[in-house]
Amino acid sequence: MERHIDFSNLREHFAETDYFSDEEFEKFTSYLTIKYLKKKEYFTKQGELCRYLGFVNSGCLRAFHTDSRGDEFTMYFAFLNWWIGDKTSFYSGTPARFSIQVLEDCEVFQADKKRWEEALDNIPIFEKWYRVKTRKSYEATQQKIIDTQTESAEEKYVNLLTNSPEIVQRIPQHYIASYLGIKPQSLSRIRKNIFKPK
Amino acid sequence: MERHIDFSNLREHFAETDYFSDEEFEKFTSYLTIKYLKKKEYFTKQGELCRYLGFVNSGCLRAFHTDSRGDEFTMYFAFLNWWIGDKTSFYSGTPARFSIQVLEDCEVFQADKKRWEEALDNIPIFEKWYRVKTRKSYEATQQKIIDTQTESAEEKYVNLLTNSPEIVQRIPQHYIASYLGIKPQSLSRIRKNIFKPK
DNA sequence: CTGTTTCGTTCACCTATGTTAACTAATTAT
DNA sequence: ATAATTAGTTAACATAGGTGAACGAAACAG
Repeated sequence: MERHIDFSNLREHFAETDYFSDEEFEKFTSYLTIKYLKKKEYFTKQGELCRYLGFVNSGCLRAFHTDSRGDEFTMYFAFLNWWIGDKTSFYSGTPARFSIQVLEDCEVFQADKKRWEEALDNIPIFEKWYRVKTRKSYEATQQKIIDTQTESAEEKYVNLLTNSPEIVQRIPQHYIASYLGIKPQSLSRIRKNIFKPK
Repeated sequence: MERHIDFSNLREHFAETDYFSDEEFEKFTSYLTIKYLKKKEYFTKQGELCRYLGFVNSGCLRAFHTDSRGDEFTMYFAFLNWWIGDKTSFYSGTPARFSIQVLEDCEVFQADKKRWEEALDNIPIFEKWYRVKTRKSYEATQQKIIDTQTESAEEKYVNLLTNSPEIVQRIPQHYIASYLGIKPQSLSRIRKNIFKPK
């Protein structure tokens, strides 16, 4: 049924760091299913089990935590070539600590835990890739803690403008505010400062 | 020379999650050296290469980032059974993003990159342990980002009192303030609120 | 195409934390 | 033991970001 899926983005994504033979790559894709998600749908819902890890082949999503006051904090935006899911929930079977919601209609390649682990067991190059990926995610998250603590909201926004123009261009401002850890009104105020300084 | 090191803490630490045979455990310890560090000395210095990963067998340390204004932010305190080091620097050879300084005289079991990777290659159970460890570190760091963003300084301190009494008891307050992301004066104010509320 | 919802902006006011500085208590070095 | 340093507290004032409300502009749904 789902023959002829175009896995070229994923192919290139792996090629950036590792050499997968055609056989290894095809073996890996055989563990994946494709999922189409419309704007506002959820890939993962906070509080529920996260059954899948996924690769974003098109569209975009945001991962956000809703706290006890009902305020949302956006942890990341996921575009082409991003991996999504709450690994803690996926591996430990605990409730997901955040939701992942579609901002632009998506194609996602996904695998459930059984298949993901089969792939890890049966494709050593994938296992190796994943090990390094996990380490880099850890490092990036640690860096994010440093940035979160040492930068003002205005600095964070200015850095976003230069380092992540794709976010600024594609993502509505109130989500960007939530990504920066501030309210939309505060982001408006900051933008006013930046763009009309005198 | 360094015969008869007592590795029992490390032995129990591994036993919490994995079964290491005596042979496997002894093989692992053969990759380690012991390092004694006095108060105020550094295990890792921000900006320099982090050459070792280490296991804290006694004493305690703090890992902290110093930002461009000279302000310090404490990322974690490490007590008995904690692993320390900046993995990003250790693996990538980049300058360490934070320092790790001794708060109470320490014994640390450590390995440099060559030995660490030999141990990973030669002791599958250690490799397995480490893989899970890395994942859990990632998960904990992600949770810390959520907490950082969604809790006020007072909430963070109250949580510390109940969840990490060891930190509150052993660590000087100005370091705790830096761990919470606030100034010592602000922590004093918060403590006054909490302890003499009326 | 039109009514309705969502988004972004602005404003006045509020609150948590930062800043500077002074003072005391505790710790460390001589 | 004493001097010097470091740690913790308090207070007055400053500032970044939050809150609630109002309004026009976009986006969306029927």
